[in-house]
Amino acid sequence: MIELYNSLTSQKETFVPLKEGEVKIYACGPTVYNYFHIGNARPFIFFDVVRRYLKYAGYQVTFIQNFTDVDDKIIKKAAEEGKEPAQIAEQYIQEYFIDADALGIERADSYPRVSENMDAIISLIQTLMDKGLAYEKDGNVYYRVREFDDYGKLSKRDIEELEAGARIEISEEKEDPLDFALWKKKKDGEIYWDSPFGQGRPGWHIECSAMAQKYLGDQIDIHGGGADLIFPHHENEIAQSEGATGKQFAKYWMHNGYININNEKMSKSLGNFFTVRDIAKEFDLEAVRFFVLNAHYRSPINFSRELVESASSSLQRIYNAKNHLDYLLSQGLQADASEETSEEVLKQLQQYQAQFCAAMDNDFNTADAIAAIFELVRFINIHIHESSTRGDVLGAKTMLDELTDVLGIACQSKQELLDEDIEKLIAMRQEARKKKDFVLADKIRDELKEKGILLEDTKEGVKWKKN
RNA sequence: GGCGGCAUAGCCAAGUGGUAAGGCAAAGGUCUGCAAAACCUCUACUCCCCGGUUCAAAUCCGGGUGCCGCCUCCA
Repeated sequence: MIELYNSLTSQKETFVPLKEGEVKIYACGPTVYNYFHIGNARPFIFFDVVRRYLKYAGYQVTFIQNFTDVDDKIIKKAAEEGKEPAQIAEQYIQEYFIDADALGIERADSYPRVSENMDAIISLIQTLMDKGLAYEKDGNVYYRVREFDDYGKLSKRDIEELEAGARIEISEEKEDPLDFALWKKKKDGEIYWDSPFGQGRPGWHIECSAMAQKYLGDQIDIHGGGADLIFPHHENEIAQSEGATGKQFAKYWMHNGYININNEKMSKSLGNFFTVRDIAKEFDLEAVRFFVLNAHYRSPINFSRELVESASSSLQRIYNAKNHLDYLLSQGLQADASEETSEEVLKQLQQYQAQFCAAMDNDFNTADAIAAIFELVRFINIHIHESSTRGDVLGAKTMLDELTDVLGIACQSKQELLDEDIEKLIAMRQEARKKKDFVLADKIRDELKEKGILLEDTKEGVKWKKN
């Protein structure tokens, strides 16, 4: 039984999908005008894990993430670089995949783009106008916020206080300062689309309502994104979608916390951000993934290079255990060993699996789930060795792979075939060691270390790993 | 001003009523030619402070202090 914290109700709830056995997830994706930063990466990583775990739990999951490819910032960037907005968008969509792949994020079932779904967007705006929830003024279309009774239910905001606080854009056209744009009239020289309300382009919020509906239907199970989207973006999505259909839009809303720099939110406007692309120059991005998952998704976390290094060391511990198991399997264990995992080992392995699942069931507590993996690692280090049966080693390997796969960590195969030269060097060093020529032996070891090959002399033989 | 969050060892971080997970780092030990890895031991009589409820609180309640976020484009 999975429990998750629903931002809509501000409490943990038992997860019950709209349709048994199936889960529909919509996650807000990036506006593609630049490389994405570590803060942006958090929801991508986290919702990837949500999806993986729900699959692991047996659900059939449909996961949709949009690309916002029509936007002020893209238009601005295009103008700066003398390119078409579509070129900019296409470029950064490709860059997105480079970073996302390196972070171990599985591909979504679909990546709808604003530019390719204009019909659905226009049609939804039309529906809202027909229902009296939207109005057109001089080529612009606005949402009539006061006509939607539930406005503010997600962000817990009172409509009157919103107006009082008011750093809201003043516009002569709007009937009410709270109203927000669904369609923006074309400006000179900017890209535009034809519509019944004139030439222009959609406002920011309408795309998610339209695309979620088109790709997943009127109602979805989980809608996710960063906490800074709660207001106004997600609040407005609810107004649009529920205003149009009269049905509850998303059953569960999940929002991740921020990534901070020195306890301050990392954001493009503050300029205190690290792009994932830059971090990739210094670290394997898998360490960033581990770093993100090492804390509960709703807690704010501070980012620093030191913390990624620490994550990298933690990850190495898991790899060491995996490499050890691979080594045992490559060495040919006891001749009479069966392929079956013994009952006592299986029982232990399943206990760690249960611990892992209990953690994940509890609002996707990845930090606790990682602890379960480390406890499994300790068990393996103690109880699985050269005198274990092949069945036990295989069983341990399968379980460790299974759990790490759910989180998408320690999944890279680092054991690649050695060059013949390197094999020769290792053999030479063994010879030297036999002759107790440790000077030569250590020299060879140092040489290999410089090439990124770390040697370990164990009772079981010489093992190596890539640094 | 309104709404919300956070404060646990040197660092990161779980735990939300039953007597402090896990990881990183450091120290000692076992093993090793030496390393590495691994294992063992050691690192919070205590969870920001002060009250209260309770047989029992890091966990609940009240009050402080500090930090942060949203209310505006933002993951």
